[in-house]
Amino acid sequence: NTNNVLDALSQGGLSEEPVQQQIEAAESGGGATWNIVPSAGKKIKKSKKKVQGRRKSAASCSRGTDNDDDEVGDDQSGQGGRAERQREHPFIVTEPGEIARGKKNGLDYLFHLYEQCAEFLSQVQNIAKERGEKCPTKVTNQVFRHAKKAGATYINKPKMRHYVHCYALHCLDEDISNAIRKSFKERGENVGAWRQACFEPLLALAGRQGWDIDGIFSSHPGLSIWYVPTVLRKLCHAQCSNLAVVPKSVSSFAGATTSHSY
Amino acid sequence: NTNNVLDALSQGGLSEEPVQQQIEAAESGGGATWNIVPSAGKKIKKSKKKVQGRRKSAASCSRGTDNDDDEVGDDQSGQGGRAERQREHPFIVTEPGEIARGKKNGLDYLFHLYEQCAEFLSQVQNIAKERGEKCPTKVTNQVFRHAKKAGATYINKPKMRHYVHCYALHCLDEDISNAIRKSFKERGENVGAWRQACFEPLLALAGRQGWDIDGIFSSHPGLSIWYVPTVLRKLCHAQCSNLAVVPKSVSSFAGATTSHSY
DNA sequence: AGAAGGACCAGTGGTCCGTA
DNA sequence: AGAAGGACCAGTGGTCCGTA
Repeated sequence: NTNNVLDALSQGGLSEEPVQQQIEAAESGGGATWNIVPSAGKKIKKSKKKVQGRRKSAASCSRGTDNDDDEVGDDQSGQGGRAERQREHPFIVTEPGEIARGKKNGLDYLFHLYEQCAEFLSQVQNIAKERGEKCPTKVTNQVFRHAKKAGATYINKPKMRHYVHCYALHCLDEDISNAIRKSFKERGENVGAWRQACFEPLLALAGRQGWDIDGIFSSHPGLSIWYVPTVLRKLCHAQCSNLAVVPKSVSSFAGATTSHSY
Repeated sequence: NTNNVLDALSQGGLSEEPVQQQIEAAESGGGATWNIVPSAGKKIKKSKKKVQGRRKSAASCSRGTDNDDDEVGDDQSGQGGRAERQREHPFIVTEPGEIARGKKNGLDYLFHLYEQCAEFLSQVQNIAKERGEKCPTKVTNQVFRHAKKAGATYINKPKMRHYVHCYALHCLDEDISNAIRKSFKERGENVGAWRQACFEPLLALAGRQGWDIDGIFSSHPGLSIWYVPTVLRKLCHAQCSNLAVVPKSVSSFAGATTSHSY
């Protein structure tokens, strides 16, 4: 029950941060412990956004065990008026199994976040089914909100979307993914460079499947819950059309979309 | 090519309204002709809403035949400054095969609109695939927009959503659907009463399938492209839970959600 | 400089309610 | 009164850019 509860809070203190049961549920059950927690807080948030309002009418129709579920948490707003949660430590390129040292997080931890999100989605789906509400099939805003309420404040949409294609490569060809991690670690590359490098083997893989990136995502159970990133979709389409049209945000690839290395 | 192009424009004039090729494509190919067109125009619209802007970047990546597709139409705004399209004639309860007379539309026509939407969705999907964009699986706002641009100005979201469950019953058990139409026509009931009556047999049907209304919709090809109406979902859940919680908008059913007639 | 994520924005699902 | 649908609204997908 309490084994790796502290995954999210191991190095770096902030132990007064309430640890939610929901995080335990979202933990996959492995044994690893990563260093995750950011530098000590010093900022005081002000807005506190009490929006979210408008409880759905007729919410009383479910009975028994499920009547709160979405209401967990509500804490992380200035408990003692002091420690406000800070940014996560930045990622560094680590090899499989390697724990990042210092104020850094490793890539095993990054991929672990995707699995936590899957578990949070599963919780949201269960709640929705109990209540007879529309049931999401993807990691939506609602899931991110649920994760946050459940205390997993280190999970957020921009981060997860940013690295989806890296996780995709990890799912679809772990050997290649691992090889790239090792090579980029050796070369001392930063996370951004590693992230960019994950596109190429994914594209090669997609090419072997008729460039059907949606099909590739939806066929893999761990991947099917993630939206296909726009950039990846565009790269696949550009490759398929053999046109060197590359969106601005991957312009470091520009001119190399046809057959050369990139 | 030109056989039932005028389905949408048969009785009621307004022949100066441009008939779009896209409508032809969206016609299912049957032979029936309904009376659809509203009373002659007299209102002048003012806003004209030229929004929609922001063409997606890198739109040039598709080649050949598809480069406009979303741009069709653009006409129906005060062509000669005169006839502005008016409301559709209201629906009346008709038996299968019966043509509504006077300034009315019949239920075969209503169901035909659902099939036109399916065809418009299919067109939107083809365009999206050609362009390598995200491909909708349901009748979304984008599809309604496409339908409107293609000249099918009589299709709109509130109307289609309003009668989805009636179409569902028509798809899932045409015999029962037809029987209700005949009976309600005989009794001289209005469309609202007929619409309400469509819930009950649908619920009975859902009960036989474990109240899995999402599963029922997604298993039927013509139905899977429609969102399950919120009211129907709530009714199924209430029945499943044997609780008499009925949303306000179907309160004419109130007190009858457990076992009695309704 | 490289990176994390709050917060914004255009377009969505949903449907109310002013209209005819 | 009964009904059609413009138009609004809360919450979405997507990601920029002020922040650290």
